[in-house]
Amino acid sequence: MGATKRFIYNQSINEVANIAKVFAHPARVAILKYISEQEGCINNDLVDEIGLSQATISQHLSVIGDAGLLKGRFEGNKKCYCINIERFEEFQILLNSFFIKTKTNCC
Amino acid sequence: MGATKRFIYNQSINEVANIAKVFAHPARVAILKYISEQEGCINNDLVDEIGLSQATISQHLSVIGDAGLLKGRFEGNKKCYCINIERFEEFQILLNSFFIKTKTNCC
DNA sequence: TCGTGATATTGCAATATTACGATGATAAAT
DNA sequence: ATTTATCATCGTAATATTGCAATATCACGA
Repeated sequence: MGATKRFIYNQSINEVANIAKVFAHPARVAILKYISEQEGCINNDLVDEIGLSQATISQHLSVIGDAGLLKGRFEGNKKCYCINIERFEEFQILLNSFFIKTKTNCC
Repeated sequence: MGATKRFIYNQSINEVANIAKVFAHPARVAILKYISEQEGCINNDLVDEIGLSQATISQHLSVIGDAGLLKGRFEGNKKCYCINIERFEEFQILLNSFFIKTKTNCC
């Protein structure tokens, strides 16, 4: 026991849960917000800005990145992040359609 | 270490994360979906329907309920659940405005 | 009252997540 | 060449979440 039994749910349910999981930690919400507010490139100002260690920020960034929400490229030794808007909108639409459908069917 | 440092984030960021957390487990997504599809009252068909133990379903229901998303009342010994649409819409709006704001500010 | 069915709670084991220091890799600057 | 800055990864400790069996509670019917 202890592990989520993903296999008992259908794909669309797991999809909603996986999307939500990205936003289910305040550090990741803060990171996305901060990146979205910057002009062009940002590097690890995030560490100062948010107040977690560099390793921890990097970990959260990779969770967000694994979900496909980031475009990152190196400029010299600095990494520049940008939100992958197409994917981000996909997330928005998927979540929102879950909300709409649930609301519509409801008693 | 190991615990989320909620206190370093502002209220609106924690709010988004807390909302997302409710939907961040497929069982809870499945429960909400199922409840929304039923006419009027449901009882623990959820156990058969989803395939987790009664204890586990009950736990997930209380997570959803603590977030204010359920209206539940007993009819005899059976509990009837209904989604609290007002709260549910609040969630939808809060999440969606995070998406919109992030998208708008983005590079 | 007793038994039964429905739900909630408790206690615990398994697993996942969060956080950080240390280390490694790479690129610029000295 | 050496140092410095930036970022990723590894190892590990602390904490949280998930899931279930066992138990408790409560409502109903016999």
